[in-house]
Amino acid sequence: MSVVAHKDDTRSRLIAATLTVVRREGYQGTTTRAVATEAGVAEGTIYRHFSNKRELCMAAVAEQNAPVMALMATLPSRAGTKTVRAHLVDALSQLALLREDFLPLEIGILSDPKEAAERYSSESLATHGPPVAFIGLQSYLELEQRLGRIRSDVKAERVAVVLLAALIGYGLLPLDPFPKDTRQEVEDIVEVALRGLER
Amino acid sequence: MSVVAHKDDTRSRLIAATLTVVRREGYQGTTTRAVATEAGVAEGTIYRHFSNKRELCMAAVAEQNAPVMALMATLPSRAGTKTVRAHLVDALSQLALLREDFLPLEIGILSDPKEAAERYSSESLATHGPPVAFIGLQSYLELEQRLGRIRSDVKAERVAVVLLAALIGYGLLPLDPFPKDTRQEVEDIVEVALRGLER
Amino acid sequence: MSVVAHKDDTRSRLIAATLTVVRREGYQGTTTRAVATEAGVAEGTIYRHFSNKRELCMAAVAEQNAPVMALMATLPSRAGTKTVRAHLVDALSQLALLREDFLPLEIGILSDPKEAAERYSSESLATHGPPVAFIGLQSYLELEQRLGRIRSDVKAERVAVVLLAALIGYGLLPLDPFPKDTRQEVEDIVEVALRGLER
Amino acid sequence: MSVVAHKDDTRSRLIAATLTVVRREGYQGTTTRAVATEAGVAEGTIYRHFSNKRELCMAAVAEQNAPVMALMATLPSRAGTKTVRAHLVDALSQLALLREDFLPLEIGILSDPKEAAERYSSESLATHGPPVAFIGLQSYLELEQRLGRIRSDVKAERVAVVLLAALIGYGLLPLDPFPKDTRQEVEDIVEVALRGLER
DNA sequence: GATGAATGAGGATTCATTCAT
DNA sequence: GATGAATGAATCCTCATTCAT
Repeated sequence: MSVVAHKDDTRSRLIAATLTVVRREGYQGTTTRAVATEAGVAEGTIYRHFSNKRELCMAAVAEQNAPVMALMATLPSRAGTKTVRAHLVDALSQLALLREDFLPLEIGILSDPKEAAERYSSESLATHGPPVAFIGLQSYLELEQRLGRIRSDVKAERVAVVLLAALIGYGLLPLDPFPKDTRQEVEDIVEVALRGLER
Repeated sequence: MSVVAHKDDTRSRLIAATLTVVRREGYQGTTTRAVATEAGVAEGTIYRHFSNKRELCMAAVAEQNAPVMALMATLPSRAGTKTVRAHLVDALSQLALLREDFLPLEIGILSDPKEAAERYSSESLATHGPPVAFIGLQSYLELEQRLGRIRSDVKAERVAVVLLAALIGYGLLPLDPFPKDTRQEVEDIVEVALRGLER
Repeated sequence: MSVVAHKDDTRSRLIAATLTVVRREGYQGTTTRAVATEAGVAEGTIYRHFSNKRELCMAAVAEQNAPVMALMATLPSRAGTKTVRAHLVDALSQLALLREDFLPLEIGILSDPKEAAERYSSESLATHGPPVAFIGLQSYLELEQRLGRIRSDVKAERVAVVLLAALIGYGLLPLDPFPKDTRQEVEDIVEVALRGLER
Repeated sequence: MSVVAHKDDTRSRLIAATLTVVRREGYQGTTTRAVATEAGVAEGTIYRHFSNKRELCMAAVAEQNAPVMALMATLPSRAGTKTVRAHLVDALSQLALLREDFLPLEIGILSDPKEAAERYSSESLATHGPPVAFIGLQSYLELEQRLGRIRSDVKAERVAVVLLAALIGYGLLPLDPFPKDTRQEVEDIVEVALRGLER
């Protein structure tokens, strides 16, 4: 029976608490006090593990992103199997789930233009969501192009950006007349991207 | 010639100042003090023209949106002329310009879940950006479908959402490796949406 | 048909508006804006008639007090008629009615110790409520003492103060278990003051 | 010996500072800044101990009231001893001392009609000044009535209210010609209440 | 006299961060 | 490592008062 919790226990609890509070209150509505209360620790304890609120939130995002990003990284390896449509729907669906946690935080950070400028610096390319997803998607599409399963006269890079942009943009369009159904949303994006509008 | 500005003058200066400050500092970073200073008026003056900071910012967005929204409303009337591609590139380019002012505010507001829930209530559907743009785009696409200039086996509504989502999502992807070039960005979106990936 | 209202019309309306707003919002809750709105004039107009908010309120109190004070001034002339009890009940009832308008304002002014110190300066003794009421009451009691209708071995001055204090103090005791009934309240005060507790 | 005070110490200092400032400036004139300065702490510190200015002031009053209220609660147990006059003079004298701290706050709170309505809700009956004093006084008078030391043909409840009202009302009658002498004031009230005016 | 836009000092309250224990 | 009281700058907003028209 250990009296003292594992070293990372407090840190984990803080990250979990951060995600809970951000989901509930939004990034701006998230106070260090609320996070500490939710985690069941003192406010000062946060600063034992993170240098400031920003770092705490960044860590929370990274934590949340990790598993899906790992999945995105393996996407290229599945090129040539099943159908392109199936893979895209699958990948975007995963990312859409992530978006719910990711977007409020990302938005909170990006709403400060100075932060936005520093965001996605090259060093963090490997850990943060969109860049990793972007690279996985781009590589996958390039491979499918080489396999001749999709058109080659468009740059995979461009397509990957458009797909991700559409997915993220959806999260900012909480319009009444629009479907809240994530499945529908992803299928719409893939349908448009695959088939195009031209006859 | 008076030293003190006319009422409408002060209001206009406040709106202009708001846009300047929001662009520079983001919504959360925008303080009433900064807006007042930028406008060259006393802080209290803001509250003679707007009931609070939120209303001030809403008004600033609406002001900025108005001309482009008016343009979007006439888009359907241009169905059948020129090319679909030209019209889409044109419309999205206009909206992309708007996005610079619109997004920081939208983001600031949406980062509060309570605000987000109230956003785009039916009464404001007619005045706020995305909904108006959406309706214009949807109507335009439907008309082009009837004219047989684009495929009819996809719902125009879905396509319109995807286009707007992609445009807005781009604004949230200020990734270093990605093009900041708005023209390129819009062309990418239109290219993907028109041609599709399938061979 | 006069296009321009009487000179005092605005002033009267301001005083009436002040009483209305003070009754509704309390003294601290009374803003010059609310008074101006209630009176149907511009805010700046207040300062054409009163040098500041304090003077406006003072004038409102005086206005309200006037008729009852006039009545109190004639109280001594009624000594010897009817019963002492009847006169006291009558006088205190009138003052109790006044209290509802008088107390919120008086309280608002007295809640600033510096104001309280200046209040009831000798020069205003003739116009303000309590002093006038006090003198009327004291004179009345002295006359009744001379007429032998009440005990003479207590100073009329002291009794007058006690009666007024009890009346005013009641207004500050909005306790649930206590009677809100003004008639009951006045009768209680008079009963205690007339009969005393001793057997 | 630490530079930083203990928790209870800070709280006590805040309450003491509040009483000082309220006495000097009145309730409305009391600013959180002034209290913090007087207490020698930062303004934000107030909010670690009290949820808002109102609660701070309520706590200050309660603190101040406590000892006298405890005394009032034991008044009934002294029925039958000494003289009724002595007990009443004693009790009212104590309450008069309290009034200096109690009245400015009570006044400040009551001058907002909404606050006034909520004041003395049943839950606070046991802790706030007037109600506790009232019950003590009423019980005492009832016991003395049963002991036959004062008249029984008046309701003790009514007499208690009149006594308290007179005491509180006195505090609102800072008239120049009236005695500031608390002893005199209390004796006047008791004299009138005990002996009555009737011959 | 009347207007009402403008003023600007000041208010209560919040909250990320520090640091002595 | 953990605590949590203390900090104090900063925020949005109020409102009595002024003054050019």
